[in-house]
Amino acid sequence: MPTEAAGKGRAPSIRDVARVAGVSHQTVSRVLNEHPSLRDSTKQRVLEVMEELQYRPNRAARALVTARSRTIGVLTTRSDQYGPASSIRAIEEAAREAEYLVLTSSVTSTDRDALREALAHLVEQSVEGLVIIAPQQRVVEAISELSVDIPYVTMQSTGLLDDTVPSVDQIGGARLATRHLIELGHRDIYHLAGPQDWIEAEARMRGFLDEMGAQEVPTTAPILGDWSAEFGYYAGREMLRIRDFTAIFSSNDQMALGLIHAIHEAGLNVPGDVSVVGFDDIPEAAHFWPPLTTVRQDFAELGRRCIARLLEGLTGDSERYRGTIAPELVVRKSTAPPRR
Amino acid sequence: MPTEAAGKGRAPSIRDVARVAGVSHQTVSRVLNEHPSLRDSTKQRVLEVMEELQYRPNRAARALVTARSRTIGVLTTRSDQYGPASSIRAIEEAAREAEYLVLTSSVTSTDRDALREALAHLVEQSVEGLVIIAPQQRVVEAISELSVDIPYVTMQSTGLLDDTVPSVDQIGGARLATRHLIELGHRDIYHLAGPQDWIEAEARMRGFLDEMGAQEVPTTAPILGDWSAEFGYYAGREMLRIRDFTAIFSSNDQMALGLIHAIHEAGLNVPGDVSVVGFDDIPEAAHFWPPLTTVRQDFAELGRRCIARLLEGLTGDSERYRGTIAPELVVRKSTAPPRR
DNA sequence: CACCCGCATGTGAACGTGCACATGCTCGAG
DNA sequence: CTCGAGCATGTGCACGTTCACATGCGGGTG
Repeated sequence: MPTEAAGKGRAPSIRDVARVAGVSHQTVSRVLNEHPSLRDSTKQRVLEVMEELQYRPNRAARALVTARSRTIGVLTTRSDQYGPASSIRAIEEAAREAEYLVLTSSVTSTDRDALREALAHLVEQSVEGLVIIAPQQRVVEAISELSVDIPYVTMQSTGLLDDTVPSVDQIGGARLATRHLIELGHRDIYHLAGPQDWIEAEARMRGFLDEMGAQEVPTTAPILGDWSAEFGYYAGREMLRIRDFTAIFSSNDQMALGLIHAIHEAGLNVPGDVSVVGFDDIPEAAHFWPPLTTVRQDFAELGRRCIARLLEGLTGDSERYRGTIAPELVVRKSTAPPRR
Repeated sequence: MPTEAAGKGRAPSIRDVARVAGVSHQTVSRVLNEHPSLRDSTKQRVLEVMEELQYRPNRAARALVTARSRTIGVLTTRSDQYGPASSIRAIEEAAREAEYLVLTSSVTSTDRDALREALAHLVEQSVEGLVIIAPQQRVVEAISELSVDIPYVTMQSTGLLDDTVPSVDQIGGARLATRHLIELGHRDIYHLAGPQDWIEAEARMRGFLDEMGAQEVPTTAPILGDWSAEFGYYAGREMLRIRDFTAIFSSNDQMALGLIHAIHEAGLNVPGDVSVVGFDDIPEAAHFWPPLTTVRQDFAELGRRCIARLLEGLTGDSERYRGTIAPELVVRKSTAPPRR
């Protein structure tokens, strides 16, 4: 005499469902995978039994037999900052919609070993694809070093190399910011750039230099920062010892905040004495003092597109998200014509 | 005649390793699980073959047979903000160390349905434990509603309910901030609180009220905010229409930033006319203008302890992280004695 | 020398799912 | 009436790992 529902601690499987519904386990599997040739009544019955038994498909078993993990890895540094964090959130959402899982691996330092280790960790979880939010150059090196052959998408692209890769037009955004300063009448403009192995930082610097060149404004070498407000502050203090400029374009909002701090501390006024433009438009930027003129980029959209792009490559669909995402100049109170 | 290494596209399995090493698959498994009774020479040989074949254990197969996913879920709102984001990072790190995976599910809105859905998503991935960074009350409701029986740890606890749960002493921190203002001579102090269903927010409000009561300073009802700088700004504008206060204690740094913005905009001075204290000590706080006096809490440590606590429950070990994490008052320039 | 114990290793069966193939049934064309 | 096509479903195995149990072997004890 067979006991009804065995339930020996394990969760119900498709076989349990099949037994109760009076069908074969394969039929249950077909219901799960939405196989076309299934009688409606059968399908309904199976679904009811699933509900009744509180059946949940076993991801591990499925991954085992299909040899696909349906998991995407995100390799990130600075995941505690607004940009990366909001991209990650969007990535998660988009992935969930496509029934993919997201595994993030954050790394504190960006040295080669740390990146390699984080990457190895993701690879060991057999992720099917990779999104990189980190100094691209080094990570790409690490990928080839580990000789893993996983499709990846990087989040810091210029929008130049390959227009099939989703990207914000960083160069264009930087030119927007720079042009804004020039149009206000500034001629002595500094650029506080990000770390040079971030493609993002390089693109913004390039945009700055391009625009300065196009408008025939002479410029000095950009200062290389590390994205932090702390750095912006100390860089600002140094710069103010000479003070041969009337405006600064900072590669992100945090460094701009540090700059403004240094300027205020020196008894100067923003934008009266020095105009400052940032990049990113973090939610706080509107409430800096003065509210920051900056370039807004849509991190969430970027995250969504990255996933779309990655999944497209994974599944072979060719529904492309072409073209770059246009950033937008948000003029607030930290910029004004130079006093003179 | 058996072909040497089959390699039909699939990654090598323990059986492949076993064949090459001339042992049984079980012996390979024992190497993986560090079984005590293994001859050293055997172990070495197996390890060499693993290296040679680039063998990677298959997580899915393991999860299938052990019925354990070794995965922890994090349910979070506002994952793009500094506090949650840095906790998540620490959680990931700690989990990785314990060979656990972290799945985060961020949710934009905090209504019941969204939380329920995000929770269901995590449950479907068969997470073994849960860390909650969200309005606790509602999530707990959702958990019982879904009748899932998963151990969980919440990140916003007061440190009062149960001292086995890791937590920052929010009440103590709030009292520190409040006492600082009182000691400076302020008597008309407002509190801008967080959303009331965040235990964190409630605890800080409680700390504020407790301290005010203990020092016999009369107080008015706190204002309930939503954590955002935007809210702080508009709340500030409203408050300044009456202006019957000389200091404000904000429940987080972002709202404090908005407040300062409103105060500056009204032509007033911080801390000259109004002193402001924040909470969290986000990295930007030191570079606000004026640099913000705030209460620092160690989000990373909190994340680590949460995982320790969760794993302890999962594995039955009893190595406890007792006691609360003490927050620290960081006095900068946004507070001063009242002008009078 | 017979016995048993413990170490090092092997054997076979699960785990829950999907795939390839097989089966029976219905329906319409010739 | 026969036959093949296609639909709805079933059967058995494979995926990579661990678990329970079996096996052989060396050595200490009586």
